[in-house]
Amino acid sequence: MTDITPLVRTLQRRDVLSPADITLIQAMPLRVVSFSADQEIVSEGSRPAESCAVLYGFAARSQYLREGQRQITAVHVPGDFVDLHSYLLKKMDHSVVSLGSCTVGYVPHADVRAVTQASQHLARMFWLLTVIDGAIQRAWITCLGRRSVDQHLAHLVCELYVRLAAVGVASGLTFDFPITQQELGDMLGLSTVHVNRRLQKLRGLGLLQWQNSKVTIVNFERLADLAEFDETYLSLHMEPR
Amino acid sequence: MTDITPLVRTLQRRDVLSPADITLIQAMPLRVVSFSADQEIVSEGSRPAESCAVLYGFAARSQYLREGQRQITAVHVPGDFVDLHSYLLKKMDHSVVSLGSCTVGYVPHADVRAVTQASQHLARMFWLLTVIDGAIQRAWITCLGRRSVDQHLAHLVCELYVRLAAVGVASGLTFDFPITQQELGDMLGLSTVHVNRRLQKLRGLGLLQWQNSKVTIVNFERLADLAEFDETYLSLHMEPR
DNA sequence: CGGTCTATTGACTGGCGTCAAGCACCGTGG
DNA sequence: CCACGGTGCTTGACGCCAGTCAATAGACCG
Repeated sequence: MTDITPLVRTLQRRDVLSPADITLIQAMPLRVVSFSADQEIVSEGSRPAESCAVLYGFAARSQYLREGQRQITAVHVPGDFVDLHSYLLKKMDHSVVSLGSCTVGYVPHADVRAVTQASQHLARMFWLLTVIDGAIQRAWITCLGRRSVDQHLAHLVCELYVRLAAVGVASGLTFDFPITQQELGDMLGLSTVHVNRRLQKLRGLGLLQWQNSKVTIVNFERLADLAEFDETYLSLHMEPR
Repeated sequence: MTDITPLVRTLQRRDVLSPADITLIQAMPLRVVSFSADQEIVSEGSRPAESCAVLYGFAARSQYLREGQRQITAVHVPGDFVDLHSYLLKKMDHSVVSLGSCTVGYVPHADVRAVTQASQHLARMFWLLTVIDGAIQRAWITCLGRRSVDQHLAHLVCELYVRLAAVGVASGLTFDFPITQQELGDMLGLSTVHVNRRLQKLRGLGLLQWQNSKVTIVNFERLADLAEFDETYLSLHMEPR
């Protein structure tokens, strides 16, 4: 996947785009770059002149503490305009890194601006994408603060599945998720050892399988019930915006 | 405080506003409502036709789980356009509640739209506000996932102090923060009992005082160092946006 | 003065981190 | 072909941090 199609699809899940708007997006110049696992896509502290969107694979936002500890604050799937933030924030408060091999497209800020000036609707749609990011982050905060580890893990799997299915990157109830248990710990705020034990528990309960970077949900209903997962916050419905 | 001045000040901390832009903001119709402690300002699941901004006091975003557990995912101070999100998200994924007594101004979505259509710059500034919210939420995720409880508490106090000072609602190193230890626990993802013990520890270390809803930072440098607090993510600097 | 809400304290339990060792898989090179 | 090292997964032992339960104290209020 080396063009902007995934982003168009992501937008079209939330509202109808006019042909003119689609053309505007497709006309954005795209610097396509592929990364292998665990590479830096955008650096914390930098002042990027471009924003990037995920075209293939997974990216994550990552923050680091003094003692080398790391927290992953978001995971991004194909079609996510990950780094739209830097267009307005100017200076990065976090890094964007690859999870497994990942292809992204960089768009100059000047072109982001041109598109938003050419189309009020696309301006709102880009804004919407960052606001949905915020909703996902709120869900993560609640997971970290008040859900049990089992619920948190289940919630993460449900969320990823629904987001991937929405952009057509899931087959049945299975999806690829090429990350290590250490990275999973950095998402959940847990040690690697504990991630391992909890994964075994969920597997043991017959809720999911997780082998060779492939996640399979055995019973979505039960998993969602355990997680108290409600997909409303993903705004995956058509609505005039 | 019953007019939109705090919001203007918040914006002006990030970029220069033209006189025309200031007039546009001040012309927005404002339905001012005051709340006592712990009232619902916007309800989870609702579809608001207005967005609200905090004019006086504190508001919080709040999510609830089945067993009655609650997580506060954000705290908002005067000048924050809290619920700009609902303009694009349409359906609330969380509630907005008052922390202590609080005055907010509701602005119809139609007027938000009118302002953003009248001024490209204000459109970007409003967008910026939601993106800064996202940056704060990322910091909270990292606090919850990877900071110790002491660091988390210290980080929260540093963040609140800097945000309040930025809008001129702090006197010296002291600020009002009218919340219970239970609410504090709902921010930090902790039990009330544990919040109490940790507060005592920070007081004992001579880093801060917290009495009768008044927080005083004894030594900001040491507190910030403990918390690994870096205010970059608050975007409190002038920059053309 | 009793009633309610909040802060505080103690005792006990359990979840999660740390340390350490062993195992499985894979690509490399002798 | 097999030895080897690297990386990631798995398991056990042990200790501490934080939750729960319960009781007390203090503050505010009708």
